[in-house]
Amino acid sequence: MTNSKDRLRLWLRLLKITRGIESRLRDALRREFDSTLPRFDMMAALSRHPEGLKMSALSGVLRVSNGNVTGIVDRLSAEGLAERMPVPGDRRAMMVRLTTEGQAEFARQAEAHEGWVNDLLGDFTADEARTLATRLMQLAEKQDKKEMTNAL
Amino acid sequence: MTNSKDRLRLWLRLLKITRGIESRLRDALRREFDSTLPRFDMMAALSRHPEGLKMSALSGVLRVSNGNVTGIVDRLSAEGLAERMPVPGDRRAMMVRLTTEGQAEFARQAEAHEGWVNDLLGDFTADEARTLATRLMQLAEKQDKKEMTNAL
DNA sequence: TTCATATGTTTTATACATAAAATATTTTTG
DNA sequence: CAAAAATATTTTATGTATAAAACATATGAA
Repeated sequence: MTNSKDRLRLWLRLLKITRGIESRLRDALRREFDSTLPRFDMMAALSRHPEGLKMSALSGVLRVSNGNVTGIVDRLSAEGLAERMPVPGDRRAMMVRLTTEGQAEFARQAEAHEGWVNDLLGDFTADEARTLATRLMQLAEKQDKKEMTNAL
Repeated sequence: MTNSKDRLRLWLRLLKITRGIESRLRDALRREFDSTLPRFDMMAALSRHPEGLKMSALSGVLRVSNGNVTGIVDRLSAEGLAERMPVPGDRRAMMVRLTTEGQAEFARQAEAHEGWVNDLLGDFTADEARTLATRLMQLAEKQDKKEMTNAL
């Protein structure tokens, strides 16, 4: 009972902190690059897979719905930052990858993004950041394990 | 440089954890109460102000745009959970408050919500939760202070 | 008073976000 | 092989989200 209140308070703080940081990052992306966080996330995922990703794989990596991926890819493509390529041997599927221009644009944005995050989390020492990141990873793993159990 | 990578990693983990928890809470709200997180958040804010809040105050408390508040209040009202009341002496403004039914419904949802959060963060001891919550509050305060400075 | 300005809310346009239905293609199976 | 099932994507309907414009009302100063 008391315990659950402590965890609830922790959750509300986590939410407040991450929403605050997200909102500043969103504003910065918009201001500096006329872009958005979902687009940045997608370009980050694509930049980690230069050969491209299928729409469904992209949906899995980003953990967003298929329909959502369709729209974001549409908009990135309209701006020449990404492109759909047919998949040889499967006419249902589409491979998405960054264009050369998209790669260059993402490199610029990623550098700025790292700087913004460094500023926003500057209150943490590098050591503290590592410790906390490790602790959060443990939590994430426990959650994923629980997920699997529930799925049975 | 190295430091910024550590803070970036911490940020990505924070984001992953909170998005994961948010998504489970959203699923549970939908499944158990056919509702959403924004609606729950708004009802929580209103339940803390039984006398009601003006639309603009609600927008400030929830940190979402005016237009967004309009839509969520519309939907809660359509279901009889909230209602708009005129503000005596200012015909521009509207006071929003939970109906009696809304209060009862929120009480049910809040209890379930606390249990879900307790489960999802069960990996933290109550002690650890308190310590981390305190640390995060410090960070939030530093951020708010920086915000004010930038606003000058 | 009256007009400029400020305040409070809604509307509009656009971008995510989901779930579920629709479409197209492949694979499996009887 | 043909029908059924599975897979990959898009479309549709709905609900957030923002910024900016529109609207209504209040308040201030000349």
